Amino acid sequence: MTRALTAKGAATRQRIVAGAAELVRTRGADQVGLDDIRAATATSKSQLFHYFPDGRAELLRAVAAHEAGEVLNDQQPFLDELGPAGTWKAWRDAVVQKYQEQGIHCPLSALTTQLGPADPGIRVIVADLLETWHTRIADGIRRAQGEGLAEPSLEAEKTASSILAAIQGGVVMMQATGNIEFLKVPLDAAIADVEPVAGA
Amino acid sequence: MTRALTAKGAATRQRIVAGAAELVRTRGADQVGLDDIRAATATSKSQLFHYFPDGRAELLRAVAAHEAGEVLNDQQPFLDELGPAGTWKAWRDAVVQKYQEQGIHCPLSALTTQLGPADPGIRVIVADLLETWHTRIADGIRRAQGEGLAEPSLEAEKTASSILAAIQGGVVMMQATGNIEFLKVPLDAAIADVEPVAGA
DNA sequence: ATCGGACTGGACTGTTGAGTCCAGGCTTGT
DNA sequence: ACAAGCCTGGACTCAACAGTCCAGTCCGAT
Repeated sequence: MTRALTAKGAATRQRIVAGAAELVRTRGADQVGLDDIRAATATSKSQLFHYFPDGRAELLRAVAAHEAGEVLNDQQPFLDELGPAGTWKAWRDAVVQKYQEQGIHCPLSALTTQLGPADPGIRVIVADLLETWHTRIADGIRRAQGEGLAEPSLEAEKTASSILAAIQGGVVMMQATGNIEFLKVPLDAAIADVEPVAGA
Repeated sequence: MTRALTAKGAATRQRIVAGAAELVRTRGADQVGLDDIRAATATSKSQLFHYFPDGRAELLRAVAAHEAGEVLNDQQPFLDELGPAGTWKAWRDAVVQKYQEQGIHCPLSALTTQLGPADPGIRVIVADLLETWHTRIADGIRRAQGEGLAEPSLEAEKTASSILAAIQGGVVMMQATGNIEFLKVPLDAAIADVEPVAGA
């Protein structure tokens, strides 16, 4: 990374990334040009290239990293608690509500499918996110097992994969159909083994 | 649609769509220009606009429709059989193998996430596909119930949603991580209620 | 055979958008 | 105070690419 970054510079850089992320989220990566970002963040072309010498590609990688961080940040409090009865339901509700608010706009699928294939760097960021996310869920499952709230025979890693896939798949289907049930139903089914509370 | 289409014309049009679909699948929609399609299909600019007067957008809609048809075509034989013991496993294996071969390239997620947000016409195509797919799976679940191979209390529609979400989510995660286990495991878990055979 | 219309080739236009450049303003350490 | 160098503005270049245009060729019906 570039060293020598004053407080002002860091703030500007941050403003650019946040603004660009917002645009990418709502419009899709290929619908966002440097001029759009420039306008939305009250910056100039030279600033964009000052902070991201490799241009658009580097900026989008920063956006991906930013969005990946946000995904975990949003869920952090819930993920840490996962285990005891009720915590899974609370987390589920938070996830559902989040995507309901965002509507069509998913920071991840936008980046994965749009830029992932073309940019290995972004794929790595997404893969890291998924791995971390997966680990947190698996940890929660083990805690549930420790408290006798889930079958000891349950394989934490595999169950975590199912839960995570239910979310990813549910979001994809929700984006295409506009129906949030396609997220709720699979997610409820996936967590049924650790939180036997059906949500209608 | 354009009327008056001779056999030759129809063949050319078909060649364009198939060639464009191939490119979109492998490179991603935003990485495919009309000139690429022109070169790959041995056609000229004027032919593209002759068959798709609305240009790139119309051509991509045709590609989306084509790909959606392919997804169902590939699975048609398996979907029709779903119900009896062993049919779910066979279908699962076909799906897994298909995506293993395709690797990163999923015709659907490419179109949904890349073009869906910008083009409502494409979202409709994808939504229709998902609905049809969902219905076929639900039908299979009801047949399994009819033969006493699945719990009568199982809600076919909801279970079908879970299975479909497992596929969609599994594919997304596989694309990001390159690990096909993220498709196999959730899908096996999702069909466990109708085909209690674990695949490792 | 010949006329209308489907079909094709390829040059041309106009725009969009990434990346460059340089001149000047502002911060920071000494 | 005063350099060194971080920071900013905005005009400029250049390539890529969607879409246009027209001069044709080929096919089918009469």
